[in-house]
Amino acid sequence: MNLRLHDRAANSLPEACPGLRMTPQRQEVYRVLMGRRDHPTANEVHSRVKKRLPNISLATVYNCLETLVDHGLIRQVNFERESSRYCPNVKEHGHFHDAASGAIHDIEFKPGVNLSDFLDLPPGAVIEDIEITLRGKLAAS
Amino acid sequence: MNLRLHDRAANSLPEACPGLRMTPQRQEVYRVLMGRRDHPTANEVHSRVKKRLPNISLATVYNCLETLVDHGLIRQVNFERESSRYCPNVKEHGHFHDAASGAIHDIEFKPGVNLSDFLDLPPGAVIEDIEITLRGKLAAS
DNA sequence: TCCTAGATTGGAATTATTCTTGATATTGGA
DNA sequence: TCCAATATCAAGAATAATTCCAATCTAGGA
Repeated sequence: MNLRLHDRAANSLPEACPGLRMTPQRQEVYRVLMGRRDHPTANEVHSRVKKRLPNISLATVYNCLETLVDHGLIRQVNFERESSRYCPNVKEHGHFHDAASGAIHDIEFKPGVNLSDFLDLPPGAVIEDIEITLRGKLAAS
Repeated sequence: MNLRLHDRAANSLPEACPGLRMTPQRQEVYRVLMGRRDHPTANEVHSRVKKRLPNISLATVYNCLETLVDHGLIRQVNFERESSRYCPNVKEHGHFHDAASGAIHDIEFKPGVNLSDFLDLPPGAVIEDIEITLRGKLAAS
């Protein structure tokens, strides 16, 4: 159960973020993501948020998610051509997509490893963003 | 210029593939991908293929690409939510997306490295597919 | 040659996402 | 406090990539 991947508590508000007005909608979208870290789609976020904000529109959920992503409070995650998913774990990490259950697990980098240790990067490449996605199965051990 | 990433020649036909009828359309789609390894979208493939097969439809290009992917002759590559791109390099590899030029470079794994050397995989995970995408800039050295 | 399975086509349908527009809310300053 | 400027929200329309569908077409085997 990786419900606590870093130290913000599940019901905490995001720390003040310059230039970001923390509206009830954004707050609730964020709260919902922190409360259940299962990489929901915008649609799923919309359903969950509606429990507290019944009038919120899907467009607003998209807006909130985009704003939170732009401010670095959450991450947008894409698998193949599926709907985007959203993840409140902003630490650099990858994802493991369990083909059997459909579940998505965050994958941490081992401490101290460097990208160039295992990849032949083009000379002079300055990496700004990494996306690592693994697909497979969890052996029933 | 990474025009030759593995040993199939740019104008070669794919080796016989069980259960795959090599129609002119599939052949030409494949040839076009081998001829210019720049990760084109389905649309771009369509434009290029039309030079030799002017009546080919975009739907057929999608069909051919899907079939070739299913038979392991090419790979489908996704960046964010952009259109899928296609790549005839079927060796396990990652991609570097140069933000400045938009160009996509294949990234090879260093020999002998193992996924679990740098990632904290869930116990019992059997990996079937890896997708590594880096975004960044090439420093003008 | 004829038959059949699979392939191709063009257009319609789908679907996630973005855009547009008008209404509403919030902020900072007078 | 009140106002104006600005940001946000909502609803539905619009977009764009991709898939689906139904009607031919084609190649290869009997």
